[in-house]
Amino acid sequence: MVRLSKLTDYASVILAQMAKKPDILWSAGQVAEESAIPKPTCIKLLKLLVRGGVLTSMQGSRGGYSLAKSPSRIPVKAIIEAIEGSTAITECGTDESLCRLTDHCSVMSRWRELGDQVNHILTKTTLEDLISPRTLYTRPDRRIETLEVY
Amino acid sequence: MVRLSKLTDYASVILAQMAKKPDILWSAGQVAEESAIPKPTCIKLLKLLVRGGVLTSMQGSRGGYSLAKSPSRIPVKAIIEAIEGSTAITECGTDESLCRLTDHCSVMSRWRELGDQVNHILTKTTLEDLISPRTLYTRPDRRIETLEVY
DNA sequence: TTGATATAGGACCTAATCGGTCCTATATAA
DNA sequence: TTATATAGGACCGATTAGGTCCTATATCAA
Repeated sequence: MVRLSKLTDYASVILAQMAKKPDILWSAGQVAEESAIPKPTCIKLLKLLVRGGVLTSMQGSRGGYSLAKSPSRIPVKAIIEAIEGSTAITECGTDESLCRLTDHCSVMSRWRELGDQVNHILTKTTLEDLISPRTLYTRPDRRIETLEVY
Repeated sequence: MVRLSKLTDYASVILAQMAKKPDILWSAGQVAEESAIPKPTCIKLLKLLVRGGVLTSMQGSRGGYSLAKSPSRIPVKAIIEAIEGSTAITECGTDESLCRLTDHCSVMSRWRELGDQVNHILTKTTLEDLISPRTLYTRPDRRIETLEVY
């Protein structure tokens, strides 16, 4: 928990690379070469990112990939979910035998609230933040002032 | 990522159960019965929680387990780490070949900052919050007002 | 029209991790 | 001394992650 998979890490490197030249169409080979990530893995990641709406693609000769939106409009959450699937903190409901306990359910709803807080951070932070030379802490606009229900 | 393992989930149920009667020494069998978690798994979790400093134990006849501290002094982070190990967001350093890219390293430090923010939440939230009937959102003292470097 | 060059979408394999069980050693109290 | 409890492993099966490869399809250029 609270650990990025290696593939998500790779994906962020790829996206950071692509954000440098937002106007060109990147071929998978180009991306692989400049990011130093093995080409087959790179191809897989690019496909996942397209399916997740983070990238757009064009098939055929002279085809390639490019960012679907500007970096500031791509939340980190979208990147993680494109690669790893849902970021829900619990897989509640899989083991019904436990849910008979009122205790359990109370705990679960608290965990879910905690997950909401984490998701809040992952939604507020964007690809733009990831590639910025400034730290998240020094950006007043990125600080989370107060967490509310949302 | 950002998903509790089943075992951590179980552990929180166990701890919530034990917090109800903080003054008694719980045997593994007792805990298993009242939490509806299979005894062998329960025993494993109790041992991990002892090793993580969340519980204390007493061996021998009439031995058992009890909370090492009051619930308000047991951060959720301690529970998660006792069961799953470190909550560091990245396993940076395992693949040095990528770290030659300055880009990569910039991205990694941003991820780490993001991980810090998540850890901040996990440290602020305690077992007491998990077992409280009130939601995290309605507790002003639990709100995160501003995230700073720490 | 054809061929070269791309992505699309799978199947597939291996290695690591997770969830779960069991066994032996040790400590304590009656 | 014996019953009862935890300590600390080893161990295994199932799931997931990481990584590779193959075939189909779309596009452009000659």
